[in-house]
Amino acid sequence: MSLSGIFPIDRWNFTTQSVLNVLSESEYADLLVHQSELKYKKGEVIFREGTVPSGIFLIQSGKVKKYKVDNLSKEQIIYVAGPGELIGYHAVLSQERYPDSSAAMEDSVISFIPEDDFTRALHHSPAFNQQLLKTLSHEFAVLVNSISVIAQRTAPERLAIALIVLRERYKEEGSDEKEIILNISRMDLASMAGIAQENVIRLLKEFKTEGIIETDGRKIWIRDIKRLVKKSNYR
Amino acid sequence: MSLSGIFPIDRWNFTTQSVLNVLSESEYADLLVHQSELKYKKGEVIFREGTVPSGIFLIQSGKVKKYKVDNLSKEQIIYVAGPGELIGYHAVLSQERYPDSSAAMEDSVISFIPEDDFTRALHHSPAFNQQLLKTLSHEFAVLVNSISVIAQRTAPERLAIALIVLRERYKEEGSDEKEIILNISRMDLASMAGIAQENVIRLLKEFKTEGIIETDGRKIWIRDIKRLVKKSNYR
DNA sequence: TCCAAAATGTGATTAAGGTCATTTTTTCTG
DNA sequence: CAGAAAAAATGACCTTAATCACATTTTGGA
Repeated sequence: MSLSGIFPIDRWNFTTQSVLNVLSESEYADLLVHQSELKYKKGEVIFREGTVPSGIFLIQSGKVKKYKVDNLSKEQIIYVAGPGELIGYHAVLSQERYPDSSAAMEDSVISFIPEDDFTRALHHSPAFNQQLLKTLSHEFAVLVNSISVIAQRTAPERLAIALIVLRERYKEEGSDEKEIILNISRMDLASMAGIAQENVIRLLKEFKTEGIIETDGRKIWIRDIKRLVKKSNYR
Repeated sequence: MSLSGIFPIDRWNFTTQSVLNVLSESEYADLLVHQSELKYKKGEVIFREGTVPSGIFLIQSGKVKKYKVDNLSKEQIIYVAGPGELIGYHAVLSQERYPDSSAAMEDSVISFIPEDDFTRALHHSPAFNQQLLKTLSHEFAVLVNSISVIAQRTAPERLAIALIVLRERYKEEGSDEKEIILNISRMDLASMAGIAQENVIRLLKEFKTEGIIETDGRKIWIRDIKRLVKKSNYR
C-alpha cells in the first residue's frame, strides 16, 4: 500500500540524498577523500547543540534523530534521517554553532566529511551549490509544515502523522514489502509527536483496538495505513 | 533597554537583509532592473500557499506576516518580516509551490523582482549565492527553535516570547527610543503564539496587572522587558 | 459623523492531555 | 541464563487552555 494520492509524504522528507547525486564520480571521490567511517551505538550522540562544527556527516546505515532539548531535558525530535542522508551541514553553512543535536536511534555507520572538503566541493561545483540551495529551501517547507502541525493538530492526529512518516523511513529496512516494522521507543515517539509518553501509550492502545496497528513489545506494525491517514486528518 | 545578554533574539531573526548587502552597486541595480513597486493595503495577501511563484519580494516599508493555514481556517504565523527583508524566495529556489502564505499586516510597499533577475544574480555572484546558503541555514536554526518552543512551552511563555520578538520588529518604527508601540491584532498575536485569541486577552490582562505591559485598545506598550523575558522563561 | 461590522473583552464550562505513582514487561549485561 | 535496569503500561487525578456564548468597544467606510 503506497501513500501516493492519500498522503503528501514529501512535506515530511528532506531531500539531502539528491545533493550528492549531482556530483560527478570524480567530484564525489574528491568530497570523500578524507572521509572517516564512524560507528555509533544506539543512543550515542553524534553532535550536540551549541558546539562548533568541523564537518558534515553522511549516514551509511542506521537511523539518526535530529532533536532539540528544551529548558530542562524535554526533547523535541525535528527529523529522523536514514541511509544516504546528510546531517550537520547547516551549522557549517551558517557559520554558527549546531542549532540542534543528533543521535543514533539504532546502531549506525556514519561517514564524517571534514569541513574543508565540503566547502571545496561547494566552490568547485555550481550544480552542487544549486542543489544545496534547492534542498535547503525545501527543508524550509518541511519545517513550516511541522510548525503548523504541532501548533494546530490534536495529539491523536500528530501521533498518526508520526507513525505514517516513520513507516516510510522504516520501509527500506525489511526486504519483505509487507513487513514494515517500526522499532522505536515510546519516548522517541512522544518527542516526535510532541506529546507525553503516557499519552502515546494510551493512543497506541486506542489505535490497536481499532485494528489500525498491532504491537509486540516496542515493535509496531501498521495494519491499516488508510485508516491511519484518516486519523491524521491531514490533507 | 537592549535585549543583549538577556534574550537571544538572533534565534528569531531571519537575516535576508544581509543577502542583498553582498551585492555590488551594479549587481544590485541589475537585480532591480525590472522591479515593480507594489502597494498593499493592511490585510492584503501577497502570495498564497500552493500557488506558483514568478519572482521574489523585497519589503520597502510596512510589515508582512508569513503564515500557514491549517485544515479549516486556523492560521499559524511563522514569521513577521519588515523593511529590507526578502520574502518568497524559497518557492523559487526549491522549484516548488509556495509552502506558506504572506499578507501585509499594515499598509506596505513591496518591490516585486522577477524570477529571472533573481536567478541571474544567483548565477552571476558567488558571494550572493554563498550568502543565500548562509541565510537559509540560519533560517533552519530559527525554525527548529520555533518548533521546540511551540511544542514544549506553555501559553504564557509563548506569548511573552511573541511580545519580545514583536518589540524588536516594531523598534525602528517610532523615532523615539522609549516609545515602542506594538500595533497588532489579538488574532495575529494568537496565531503567532499558537494559542486561542481569548487566552491571549486573558494573559495580556495578567501581564498588565503585573505591570509588565500597558495597553490602549489594540496598542501595546512593553514597560518591563526584563520581567517579560523572565516570563518567557527562555534561556 | 453615524452606523454596521469587526475586534476586543468577559465569564462559565469542558475537554484534552499532562503529571504522578505504581505495576508489569522487556531488554540488556555479566 | 539470571538478575538488574530500563522501558512500557495502567490508573487516578489535576491543570491548562480551548470552546462557547455573549457583552462591549473600536474602527472604518458610506
